[in-house]
Amino acid sequence: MDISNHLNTNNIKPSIQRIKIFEYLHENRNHPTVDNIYCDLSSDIPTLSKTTVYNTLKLFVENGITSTLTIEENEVRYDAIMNEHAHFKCDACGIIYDIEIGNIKLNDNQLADFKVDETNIHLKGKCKKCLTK
Amino acid sequence: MDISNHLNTNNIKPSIQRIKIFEYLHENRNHPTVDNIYCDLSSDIPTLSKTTVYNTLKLFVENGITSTLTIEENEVRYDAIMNEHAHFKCDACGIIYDIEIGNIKLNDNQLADFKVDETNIHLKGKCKKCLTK
DNA sequence: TCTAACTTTGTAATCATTACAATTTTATAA
DNA sequence: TTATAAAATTGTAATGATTACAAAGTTAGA
Repeated sequence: MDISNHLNTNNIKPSIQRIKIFEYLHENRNHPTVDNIYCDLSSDIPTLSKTTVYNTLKLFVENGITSTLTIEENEVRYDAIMNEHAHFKCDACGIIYDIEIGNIKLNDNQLADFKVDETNIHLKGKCKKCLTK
Repeated sequence: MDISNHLNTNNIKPSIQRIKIFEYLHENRNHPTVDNIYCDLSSDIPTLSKTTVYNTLKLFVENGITSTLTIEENEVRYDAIMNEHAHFKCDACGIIYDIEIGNIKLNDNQLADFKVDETNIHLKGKCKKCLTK
């Protein structure tokens, strides 16, 4: 994937910071927090500022190449996978899994009155690995 | 509804503060924030502390008579309706609607591996009122 | 090369939430 | 009723994520 090009086509000038942050999101599919991103990239870009991480992620979200998810209150996570999918968080191990939901139907007649632009689904429970322990 | 009794049956001793806060949640189905609750009840209970609101809501959630919803990051809202339902937030007017979802099926085969305890669904878009403006 | 626009950075401010200790209230037993 | 212990409430201070902002650095075009 040519990240520089991907940013350009989405009206984002590709700086080193922006490229590295997007690259990180693209490679680390574990829904990192701002702090995860900042800490992990600091060794790579020693001058990196946390403000830049915030600014950059905000820019990515505004331009539609990143989405946010809030499963636990007061911890926002970021995701560069933009096709619609649900998330499952295991209460035991804390891992957040992506769940494909090709055929979800919320065909309640109430919804006829609404224009739905965004659907967020997150589940909680126990994952297989933790259940068999 | 006998709130005092409802609290008792859920192992919560009914103090004045707890009764008023639950009553508020029960009457105001607009998914209030801590601040909403605190401000609106302050005239009623002049000595009320915001810490008490936090403590009380935490207690309610732990004892299963209130649930939380986080649609916008960094604003937690509370809901005393405990049957499973989705939420729809209108981007234009900000109102959060309850959506009944009796027959939701997330029957993706991936989910076979998980034990789902909690399902959170929130939608965003425009409501009918705002669409017709 | 010069200049203007844009980015990044660090610090300070903000705001929701939590910790904690002191005070008040409630429940129980003498 | 009174004394006492446990529980609840309160206010203030601390925490931690996020944002505001101004200064410094970088980029692109004339």
